[in-house]
Amino acid sequence: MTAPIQIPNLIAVMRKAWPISDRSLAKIIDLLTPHDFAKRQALVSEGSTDGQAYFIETGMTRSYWVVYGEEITTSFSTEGTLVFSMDEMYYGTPSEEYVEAVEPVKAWSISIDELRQLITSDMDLCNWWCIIHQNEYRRIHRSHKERLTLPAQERYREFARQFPDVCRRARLTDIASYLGITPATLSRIRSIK
Amino acid sequence: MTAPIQIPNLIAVMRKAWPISDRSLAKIIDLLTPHDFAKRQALVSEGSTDGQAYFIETGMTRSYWVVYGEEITTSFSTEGTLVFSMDEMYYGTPSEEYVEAVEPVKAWSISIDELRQLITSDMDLCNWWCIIHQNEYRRIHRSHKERLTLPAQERYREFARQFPDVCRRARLTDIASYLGITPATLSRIRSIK
DNA sequence: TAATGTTTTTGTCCTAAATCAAAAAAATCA
DNA sequence: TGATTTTTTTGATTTAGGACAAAAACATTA
Repeated sequence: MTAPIQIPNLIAVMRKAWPISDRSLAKIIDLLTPHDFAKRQALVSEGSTDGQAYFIETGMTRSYWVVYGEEITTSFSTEGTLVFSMDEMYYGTPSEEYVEAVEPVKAWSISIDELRQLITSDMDLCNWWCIIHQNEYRRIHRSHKERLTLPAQERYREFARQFPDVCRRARLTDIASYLGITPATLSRIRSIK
Repeated sequence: MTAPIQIPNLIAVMRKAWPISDRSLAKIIDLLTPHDFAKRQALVSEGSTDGQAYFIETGMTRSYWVVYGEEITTSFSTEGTLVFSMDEMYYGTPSEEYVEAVEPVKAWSISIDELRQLITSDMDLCNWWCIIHQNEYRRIHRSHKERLTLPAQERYREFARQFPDVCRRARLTDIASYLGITPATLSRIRSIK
């Protein structure tokens, strides 16, 4: 079962981060395999070491840890994002962070080994990779700041303001765990006004 | 006033992250200027747009935000670390995060513009840069997790375990703000056992 | 469309950590 | 070295958000 590949979409998103040459881009495109995931299906699950990274074409995923049986959402990824396990990518260890589809997802996979190989040898792709990191770093840095300075209610407001789309599409429970509050509290926050 | 440059130290630290060739390394070394900072002196202060990055040779710095008049420490940097403003480096905007010496510091500066230029054009340095980011990203990701899952006391213990050296050298107040708790609470935590 | 499972809402009570305040200890400096 | 400032400790009180529990709303599937 293959999704119709709309490579142009992907290219636009990648080039927004860094002006990658056609030649460099082709190196990645050539290695992509299309995938479909049903809602709730895992892209990266416990013990999975198949080492794939995924470009999301449609749908949304969430990445999460499981700590003492509790799921903690660390990020939501929508159209145009690259999702992969940091553990696998950087340290070659099995992923402690899992990823599942929150909606039906169409994505392209690429092997992490191949991706790493490309990034370390191609100037354009290396730079592109740096940018992706910068953005992720910034997101997490900011969310860190908000957690330290804002009470639950304003953290939610800020989240809703920054990611209105995700806020609409994600489950209350997942948003709550992302913000570090209980579903009950988030529900009360939402009900006020 | 110039510190005696002990480049070998710096080289070792940089090469630990990525096997940089002599040629690539020289490009950076050539651009370094030695600096001394007194305790409490600012490396990056409000409104500073001189756009310098600093390699710490000796001493320790802390990076922090000021939110509603409160200082929030975001990281401590010791020997071998590169300190710079994300805002200046990535977005060319004045830094919202400030850096001060917590101990007397010897450091080398390099202009952020020049550094950026090197990183985007030299394969080795680009890769090295990626690694630095990966490590920072990981630190922040982990600290994020701990804040969500651990109570104040265990967060402190984890911090003390991961950064025993920093824990000894930094002020209680700064550690408290890094962990997102009040100095009073941290003092109580420390006094237990 | 009934039946079952999942998510969200609402209620009550409770606790970890904040706030405020002031004393004690440590560091800095003249 | 004593005087002054800064940091840490300790105490009393308050509070935001957690824990637990059960009902209501919503989805999913047969």
